[in-house]
Amino acid sequence: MSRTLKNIKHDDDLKQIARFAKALGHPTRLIILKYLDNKNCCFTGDLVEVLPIAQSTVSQHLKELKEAELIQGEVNPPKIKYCINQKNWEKAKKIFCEFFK
Amino acid sequence: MSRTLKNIKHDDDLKQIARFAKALGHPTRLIILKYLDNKNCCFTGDLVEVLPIAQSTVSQHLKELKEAELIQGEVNPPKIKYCINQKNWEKAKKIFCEFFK
DNA sequence: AAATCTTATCGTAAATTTACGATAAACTAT
DNA sequence: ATAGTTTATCGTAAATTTACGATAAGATTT
Repeated sequence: MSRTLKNIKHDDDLKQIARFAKALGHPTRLIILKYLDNKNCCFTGDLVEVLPIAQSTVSQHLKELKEAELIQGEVNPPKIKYCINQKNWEKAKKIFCEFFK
Repeated sequence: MSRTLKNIKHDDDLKQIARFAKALGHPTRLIILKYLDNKNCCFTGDLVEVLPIAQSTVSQHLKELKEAELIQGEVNPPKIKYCINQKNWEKAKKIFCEFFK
């Protein structure tokens, strides 16, 4: 594959898009993001009440969204308050729109 | 989870977004889509030349993009000409922009 | 100190994904 | 007919994902 400096930068972009897209690639995670977007913030338990899956599975999906940096968790013992990571949310929006041109 | 008619429709949307996002969730597939977008159309062999992975793996990625209906293949023996599925490409664009609001 | 609450993590199983080489299928050219 | 070209599919292995129940960790309340 051709490897100009331009292409390498482009590759990095594509990797970032793929990383975001992968995180968005499960219905449950989209529901979580929509929920967070509506309610602004919520606790894990709020999602567990609303989703038809086990608590541990919800926690796992939250972890993936956190690792993709699309959400962030703030410790508020014994609860953890999750919110959308606005900075990266905007970045995702931008990067996707750009990708689709 | 609450299940009004509205929510069920919404769920379908989310499933469709997840389906598209999953297909976009690998750098190689993004490169393929970008390539197709630039060149309009191409043969499998063109991609194999350009990508640092085996022919069978390229074919597998093409299959996934085809199954997500983001591309389509037209037999042109013994080659197969791939193009972006414009209808669904537009749908993806729309659906993603809507999701990000 | 003990019980309770909330959520992450562990262990595990099943399914899916990613990658490869080898082979088959389908058509063209010699 | 034979050889060559192109690309899908098969078989397989390793890694990752998805889901669950059980348990641990961390803090509060009793």
